Amino acid sequence: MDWPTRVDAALALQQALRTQVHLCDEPELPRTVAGVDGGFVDNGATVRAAAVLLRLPDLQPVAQAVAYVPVRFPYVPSLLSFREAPAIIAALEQLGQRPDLVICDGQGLAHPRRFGLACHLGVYCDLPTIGCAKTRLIGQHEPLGNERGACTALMHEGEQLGWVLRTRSGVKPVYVSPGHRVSLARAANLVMACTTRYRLPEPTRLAHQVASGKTVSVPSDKQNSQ
DNA sequence: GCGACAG
DNA sequence: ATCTTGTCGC
Repeated sequence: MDWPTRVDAALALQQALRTQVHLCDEPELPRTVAGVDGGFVDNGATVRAAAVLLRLPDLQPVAQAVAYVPVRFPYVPSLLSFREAPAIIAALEQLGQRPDLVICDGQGLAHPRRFGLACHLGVYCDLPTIGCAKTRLIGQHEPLGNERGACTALMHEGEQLGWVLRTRSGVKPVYVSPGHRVSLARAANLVMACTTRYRLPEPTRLAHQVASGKTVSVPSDKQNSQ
């Protein structure tokens, strides 16, 4: 499959693929989780995507991969997938094994057309995915408690699209929404299960470091790159 | 027409 | 996203 270069084609593709999203949980709990994220190099001309695989429930990193792909789409709010997904997919393919779950740095269902980056990656790769964004794209919500674990529904046009989740006491919350093959209810629980002492869950926190050019130590150093 | 707007 | 160190506070 190739990726659209124009906004109108991208919008049409989201409308077509949104029908493929399935929001039901897998029968088995995930035993591995991959965090993915994209960074930029070459003055923004190239996406450097990272995928870090962790074992559950201990969250130990077991593998990592990096991929470089030329940028082919401008940054347009709600069309982030077309900028980062190609590179993220390449990184996931080089991981050596398919993760049981993928956590993305961006929205899933909490998107104008209900098809954020996490949904796109999930449908494309046919993998369970969750979106965990640092800021809001759409939706409203009630104030939430100040303690770790506090959570409130993210609503939009009368329907719940995700959760606003406080992963650390006294720190800005994250915006969690299911991407594919994960239920709204379990999405927040899985993100909490992947979070330790930082605001972001370990999978995306580590993927962000790798995508930003930093180093992450993986015990059995089986990393790949391209 | 005026804001809002994942990374 | 990205340019960037130390510092204040729980």
